[in-house]
Amino acid sequence: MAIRIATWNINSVRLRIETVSRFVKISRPDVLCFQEIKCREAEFPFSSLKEMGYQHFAVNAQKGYHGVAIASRLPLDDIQTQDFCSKGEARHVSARICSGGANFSDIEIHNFYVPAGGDVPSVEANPKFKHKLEFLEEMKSFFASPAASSQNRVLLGDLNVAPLEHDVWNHKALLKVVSHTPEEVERLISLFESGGWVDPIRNQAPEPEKVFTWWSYRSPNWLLANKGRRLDHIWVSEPLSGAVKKTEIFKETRGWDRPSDHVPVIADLI
DNA sequence: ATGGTTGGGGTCCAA
Repeated sequence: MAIRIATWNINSVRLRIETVSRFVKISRPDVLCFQEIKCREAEFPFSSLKEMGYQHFAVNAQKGYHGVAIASRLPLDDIQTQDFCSKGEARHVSARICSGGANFSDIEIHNFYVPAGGDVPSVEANPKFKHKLEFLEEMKSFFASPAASSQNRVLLGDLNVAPLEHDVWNHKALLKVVSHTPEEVERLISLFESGGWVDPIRNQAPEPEKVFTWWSYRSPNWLLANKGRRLDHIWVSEPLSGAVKKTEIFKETRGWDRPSDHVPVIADLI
């Protein structure tokens, strides 16, 4: 049985629930992971998502800001949240997907919304940047246990870092722009390598191909100017690397009415 | 170097 997993920073799930429905009709992911739901759990659109075929949920919500959720056609269990950096912010939720797949048993999925980090790339001048770096370091520790890389795991979400040269529209111009600074990139790559993760998006579209998942609202003419960044990621653990058959950046949602500034990233596992 | 846009909650903060 194949399983399609998608991640999407939706930038208010209530405002864009019809946009979600439109995407689901086209792409029909089995597991749909959101970041920036921006609502309390009581306000989360469970019933709309149930109508779209999602009966199972793992939600870590807070009022107004951040917030992550997993909506799934397959049963979820062992739902957990971790308060990275102990700030009481809803930036992580994990669950085990009972997949019934042929090439893998259950999958542990970790959905992250990494802090954006503010505007100034200095830990002294900008506490948000410090928070972001510490958050990435805690993520590394979290996945550092010896058995971690032997599990069927997926780490996905808005990681708010574009690690590679061609993950941004202009590498040199963005070296001092938060999301692509050497300090962030170093920490994200350290997390990636120490956890034994695999990046199927980049395996399918190696450098120097440009791959973006986000286009700023502030940049007019997003499609022609194409000043994007790859901030959203789907990583899998080594045992799952052979199970990823295809990935996709679902770019077209960025051109829809009142879009999120992020687009869905999809991985198909068999 | 600057300003550009969006969303939530409430007349400003985060992205």
